Amino acid sequence: MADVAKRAGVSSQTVSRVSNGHPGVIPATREVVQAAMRELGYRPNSAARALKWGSFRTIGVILFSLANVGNSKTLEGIAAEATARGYGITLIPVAMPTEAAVIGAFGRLEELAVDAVIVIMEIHLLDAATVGLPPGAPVVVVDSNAGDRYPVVDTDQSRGGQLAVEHLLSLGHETVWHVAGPEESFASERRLAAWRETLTAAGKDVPRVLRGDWSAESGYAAGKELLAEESVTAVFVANDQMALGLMNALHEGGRRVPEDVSVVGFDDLPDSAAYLPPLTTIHQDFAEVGRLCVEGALDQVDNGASQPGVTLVPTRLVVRASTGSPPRRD
Amino acid sequence: MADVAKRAGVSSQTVSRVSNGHPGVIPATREVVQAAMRELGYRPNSAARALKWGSFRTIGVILFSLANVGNSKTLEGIAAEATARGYGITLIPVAMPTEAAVIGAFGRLEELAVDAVIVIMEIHLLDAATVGLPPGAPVVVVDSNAGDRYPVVDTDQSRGGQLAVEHLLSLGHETVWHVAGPEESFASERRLAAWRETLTAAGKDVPRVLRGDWSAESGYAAGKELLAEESVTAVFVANDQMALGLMNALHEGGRRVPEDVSVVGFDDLPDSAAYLPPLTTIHQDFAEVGRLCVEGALDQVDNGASQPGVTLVPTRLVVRASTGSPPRRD
DNA sequence: CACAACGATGTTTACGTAAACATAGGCGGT
DNA sequence: ACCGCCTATGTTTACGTAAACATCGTTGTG
Repeated sequence: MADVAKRAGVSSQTVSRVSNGHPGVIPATREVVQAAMRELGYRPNSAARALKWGSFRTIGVILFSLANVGNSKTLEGIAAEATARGYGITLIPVAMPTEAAVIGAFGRLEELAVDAVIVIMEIHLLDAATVGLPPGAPVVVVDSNAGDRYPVVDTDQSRGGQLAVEHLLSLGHETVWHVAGPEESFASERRLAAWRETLTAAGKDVPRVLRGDWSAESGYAAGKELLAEESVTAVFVANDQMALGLMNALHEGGRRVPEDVSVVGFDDLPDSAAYLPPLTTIHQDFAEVGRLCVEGALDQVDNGASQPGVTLVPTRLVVRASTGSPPRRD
Repeated sequence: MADVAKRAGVSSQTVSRVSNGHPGVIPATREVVQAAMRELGYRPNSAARALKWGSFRTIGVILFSLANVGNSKTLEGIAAEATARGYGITLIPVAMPTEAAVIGAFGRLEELAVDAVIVIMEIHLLDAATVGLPPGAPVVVVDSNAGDRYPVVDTDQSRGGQLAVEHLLSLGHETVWHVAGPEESFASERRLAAWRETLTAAGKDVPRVLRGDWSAESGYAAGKELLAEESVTAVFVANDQMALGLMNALHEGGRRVPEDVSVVGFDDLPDSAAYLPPLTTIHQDFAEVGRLCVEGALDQVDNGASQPGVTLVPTRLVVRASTGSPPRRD
């Protein structure tokens, strides 16, 4: 900056004013300075700026994995909204979902250049690790049970599960089976609970729960298992990928979808419309989740106070070809 | 820091030494300082550190989209390697693949706190925008044609395409059809070129090219189109998702996979093993691509010089159940 | 025992920027 | 014409840290 000032024959303060677009600089001077900046290839040093401002205009995002579509899309939503607001995104990946790794990430975070933190914590671990969170730092959590301590943004898993089950019941199915995700997953547990409650509220039997790990392969295994159950006419699968595997297993076993068995998924992956048959599923708006995270985080940055509570993003049922009325009993 | 120094009864320099783990501090003093740091909740200010060091220990990543698995996994690989090396990741999303948006991202980059840049540019635009790249800044590009100006890391698309076609030819197929990705995609064009060259080298006919947009839906459309071609016995599809849609279309049209038509995909998505039938595909190692990007970028940071050139990550053929010998002609 | 050498700690300074304050012209109003 | 205010610009200072240098006490050695 000093070089620019010398070159333009002004003080460094004037350069600063020009570079920040502050008023009070005569156009002629401004142009001289800008010319000097161009010639010298001057770029403001953001470290120094951050030091002055006490702010980095950056949000840190802690997450376990980008392997699943939900996390990726949420991150994309966060990035888009943050960029629109002039904030940057710093990624803090946590390789292993162990408590030590999480605490390490929080620790690293404390010395990182971020004004707020968004934690995408899809599995049960946050509780053990929150001790490491810098108290008072703006934090927003996605998809967890920490709503009593931090602002939480999440898809409305319960309502989604309810929609799925009610859709199947309204088609006339006696009951609905469920292939759940892993027990460590908050989302999985909420979808499971919603399934059970909806069935119970409707006075239907609650079949035993099958478990998968979100992968299509585990859905295939669950499908194979279901083939042994003669009475199954409807299945609510906790995500689309497992639904894909399950439908393939049913097909191999000679059970037609939806004529013999109706299937509802969860997520509304882009591909699910191209499954065979196209999958009826619960749509969730990951981008909106990301957007709300940034909104909540920056709210805290501006207003200081952190307000615990849960913000739910609505889900909706997308009816395609994998659901229909149950087969008539002969 | 001054508060900690006062509290511990030492100078701020000693605090600095403790906080950086420098030698030359007697254990007793160290403990007093550490206690004071804990009590006051002291955290080093990374802006000031960056200002001192002239480095942020951060890598910027420019990308268009996280919607596709490849970008997400590459980013995950980048994040993992960067973290392992003590670097952070700053995300610079570019919403629209227009030249203006790209130039804007590069511009924003110049004032961002990064030591190096990795550009994940899967489509034809970089060429128009490179003017905006800060000259001399360490840059690594993924998946583009900029190998003459920047270090490029990419999956070995050509070899992958070759493997796919050779596998099908070795099974006895007369020729191999191809469903390509969008024309703007570098990866798509390379796979297409490899397909054509391999067929030509083997002295086979080169059928007309079908196009998709990577989505399963577009693969389904391509599949419907292929149903009109009686002679098709083998298809190399430019990615797994399109292969999924294509297989479903074939199935609907009464063409069995692999008995009537063999299908090879590209990517080896986690789900592809659970497709019906499990998909033969080309595996690519996104994590390794990400790792090499970081390696290349930090090499430049350390050694200064940028060495243009292309680093290719090997692909391998994963044979599953979607390929077999062509049907016998009667 | 004296002196050198070294280890532990303190003091000064600089990193690049921008807010706060200072200065110096010019312009309008009476 | 003079005063005061406002505008354009310059000067000082502080942000938090760590390198470089300075100081002081201690220990080992001839």
